[in-house]
Amino acid sequence: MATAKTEAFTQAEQDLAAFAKALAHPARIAILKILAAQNECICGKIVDVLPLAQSTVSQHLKELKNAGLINGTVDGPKSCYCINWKAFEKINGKFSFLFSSLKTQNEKACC
Amino acid sequence: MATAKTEAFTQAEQDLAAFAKALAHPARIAILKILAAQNECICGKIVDVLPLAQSTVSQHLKELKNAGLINGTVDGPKSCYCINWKAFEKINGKFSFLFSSLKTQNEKACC
DNA sequence: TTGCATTATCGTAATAAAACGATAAAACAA
DNA sequence: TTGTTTTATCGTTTTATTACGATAATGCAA
Repeated sequence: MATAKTEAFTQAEQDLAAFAKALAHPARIAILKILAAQNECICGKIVDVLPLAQSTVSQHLKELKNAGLINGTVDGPKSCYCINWKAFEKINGKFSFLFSSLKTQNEKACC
Repeated sequence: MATAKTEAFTQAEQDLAAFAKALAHPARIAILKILAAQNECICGKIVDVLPLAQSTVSQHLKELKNAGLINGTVDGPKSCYCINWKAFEKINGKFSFLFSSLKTQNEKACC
């Protein structure tokens, strides 16, 4: 089978993996940077900056939204996106926790 | 086409995406935890803990190794793995930098 | 040498992801 | 009303990922 055996792992492991998956494409990281570089929501203009088709960008935005990393609202014929800071902080905390928990071990490089 | 247009993005974005991809599966996060929880390299025993076939675990280990997150050496009939702390730190730093650079913006939630 | 234990690799199958074009929907302008 | 702009969705194709069993390779034990 090809379906990931997610059910066999802890919820924390699944959450981290899902978050990592949302970041696992340079286009989505670029989108987050673009959104963060603005003080306000961005309505349009995202497609113009990226070297991807409009439908592809829309797809990436949808994935970021599904992962909870960004918010999106409809503003007339346009759509506005901005970073969901609250969710981002929460999930960033989990990440930092993983790193720190890994790091607290003695860093013996034995191979 | 289905190939990711990685060449269209910055090296930093690609690096982060590649790192995120390595973490984008609960099994690989679980493996990192297992490795970090030990003081020494782990020779064997990884397969026993995970609910996956031996070949699948070997595949995940290979991906972590390719991403530079772990080291692996052959020890007789067994293989020994441990976390590559140096690479991990470096890449973790990049991640933290992304987070902090995102966070330095004012966190206006406008949508 | 022969067998055993361990791990990597190969082959294969099923699902997911990435990308695009075409089309639909929605709100505004003329 | 009709057209324009903007974005989402659908359908499709290509590639990547996940998973497993089977097999190969490796070094040790008997």
